[in-house]
Amino acid sequence: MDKKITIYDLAKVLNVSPATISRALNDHPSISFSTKKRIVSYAQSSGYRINKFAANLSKQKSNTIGVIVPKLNSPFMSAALSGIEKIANEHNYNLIISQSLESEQKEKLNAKTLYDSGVDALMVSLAHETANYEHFDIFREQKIPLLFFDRVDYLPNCPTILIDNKQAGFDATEHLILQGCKNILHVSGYLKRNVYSDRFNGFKDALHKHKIEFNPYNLFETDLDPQKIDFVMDHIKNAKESFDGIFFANDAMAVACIQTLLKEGVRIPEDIKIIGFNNNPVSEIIQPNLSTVNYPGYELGVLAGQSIISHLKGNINIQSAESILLKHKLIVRTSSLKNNVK
Amino acid sequence: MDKKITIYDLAKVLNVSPATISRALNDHPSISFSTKKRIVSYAQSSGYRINKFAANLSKQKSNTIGVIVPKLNSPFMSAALSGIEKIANEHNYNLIISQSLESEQKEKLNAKTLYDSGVDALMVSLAHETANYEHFDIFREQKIPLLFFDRVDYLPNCPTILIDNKQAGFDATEHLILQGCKNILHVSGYLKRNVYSDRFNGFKDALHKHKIEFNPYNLFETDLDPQKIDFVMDHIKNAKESFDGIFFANDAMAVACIQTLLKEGVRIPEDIKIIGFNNNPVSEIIQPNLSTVNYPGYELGVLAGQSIISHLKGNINIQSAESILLKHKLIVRTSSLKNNVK
DNA sequence: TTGAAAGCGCTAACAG
DNA sequence: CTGTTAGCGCTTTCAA
Repeated sequence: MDKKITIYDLAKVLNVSPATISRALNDHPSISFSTKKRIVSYAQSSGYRINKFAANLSKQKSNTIGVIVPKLNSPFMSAALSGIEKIANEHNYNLIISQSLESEQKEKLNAKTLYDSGVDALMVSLAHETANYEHFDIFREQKIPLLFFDRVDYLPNCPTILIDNKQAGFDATEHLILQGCKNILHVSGYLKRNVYSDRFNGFKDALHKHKIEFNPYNLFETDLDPQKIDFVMDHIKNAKESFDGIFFANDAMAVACIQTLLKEGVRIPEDIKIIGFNNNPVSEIIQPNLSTVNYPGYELGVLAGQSIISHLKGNINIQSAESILLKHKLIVRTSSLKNNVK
Repeated sequence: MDKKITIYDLAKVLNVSPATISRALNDHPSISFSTKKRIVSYAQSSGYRINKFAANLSKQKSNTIGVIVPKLNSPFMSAALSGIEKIANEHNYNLIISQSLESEQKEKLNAKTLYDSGVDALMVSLAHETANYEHFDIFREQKIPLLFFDRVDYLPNCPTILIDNKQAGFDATEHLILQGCKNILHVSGYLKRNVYSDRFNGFKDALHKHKIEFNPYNLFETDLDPQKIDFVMDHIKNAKESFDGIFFANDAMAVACIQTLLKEGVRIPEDIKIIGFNNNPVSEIIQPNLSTVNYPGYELGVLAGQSIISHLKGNINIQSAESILLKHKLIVRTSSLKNNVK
């Protein structure tokens, strides 16, 4: 049991051709039930294991899906990956996961590697930096399904899966307005990325609808790293008119801000009302509980996985790029409430 | 540029043999600098991409590392995976990640799939359930490096990477004792798993050292799912002598408990002192801040990655299984303090 | 330094 | 229903 067993070994012992072995093991219809059974059971007992290198080479497919994410250790992303993995696993696909670490160059490199590795499909959530998409051309030329999730862009024939960030941004902002805020700051991520520009546009729309003027200082673009909360604080302190509401593009930043503000004696929500984004677990823990927008990461992963696998199995017409919008949900907690009921 | 280019195509154009192409592309020493350069540059410009299926088949290796984790969406695990991915990526290894979802059966299936996929090494963090290890035999027979991290067991010649859970459990417990606790409850995970039994043993040792009697009701075994906090609460309420300290095997559970206790008017740390485990981000957010033990997930991932890659590159003698113990650190915050300074 | 040729193990078209 | 026969594209031994 030391050297590896091949279908030729099985063929010799069972007195059939390697082709028959292969067919039996792959449950090919044109093999008689009895030989199939004989072969499968002997293969099992002998400890035979398929060599996927050979099978892949011959079939030119790998049953593998590649994934590129900016960073796999965030609550949102790990939930999404968990959903993707679950679906892939159920359909016997392997998942190769790689991180771009928000670098365009790394994203390109990872894309190349995954291409070379012969992934049957690629799922991408874009890095902050990424500005051009040539590294995906090769996939599209070879008709390898390509899907974007969360941080997306709209390339021809590439499905996208995400929430309606603009509407969500609108909802969050309007909520603050309805709670009485007149001078709202939006702390955004890099506006190059759809998710952040959409949220920002929703923000502006809400202001506009309620006839609140938008000034440049109502927007603060960041990399959303909570370590750098001081920049945000500076912006808040240096405001000509002090803000009475802040809409953060993610919860981590909002939480960091709440903690700093509280330390400085600012009352939340009395002095400043705050809403975040993502429904990160910490939003339910912090005092006051953080209002936020729920972004269903796990469900998104599941849907993304199902979508790509449908493509691979040919159930969906690959030409017709579909975009799936998941439902977001405004979650109102204490941090943004007008009449704070303790 | 539609059909894929092979080394034969390159060979024809450049008037050399496929073997030479292969060698040049792999930077083989016995190829003259000039032809190497000529070949590499033409390969680049022609858009040639290696077919790894063929290369893998020929070399019988894949430059791929398999990983099985119980669940990829926990702060600890996603941090560890992030570290593993970083190292793997830097060394041009792909990472196939799969989840056992705490099921032994799924773990077995995943192990089989990863074996069939020809991973060059396997890294595992065991499922709660897993009781036997036959599914790893095939890796050991084939001399495929196998490494356990965090949730480990000690198989011959299998390196393990984790913290000293027993010592950590001891430290956490002794801390509570030094803060004046006399009747401490330990809320544990499944004691079958090393990490939990070790923490429990540390717990008992600390009690013993300080001459505190251990009774069965001082231990409560759970699956650490914070949704099921009610079972813990019942145990707390039904105690003959009420507990004055609780040591949780993870922070998520501790946080859920704190929230419930506070709602019921129990004061923390005055009435009950609490310490958790993992240094989950929420531990710094909850009021009172949760004392805990830092378990460096990212660093663990990095080390695990480096270790396995050293093995693969032959820098380490595979026979000599090494075990790496990372440093843990007791983090004392408000939830366990005797003289609570607000 | 390069080339010829034999695999690596499986699949699939074609034939029977 | 089963066998024969070519590949799949790259690596590597052996020879030149």
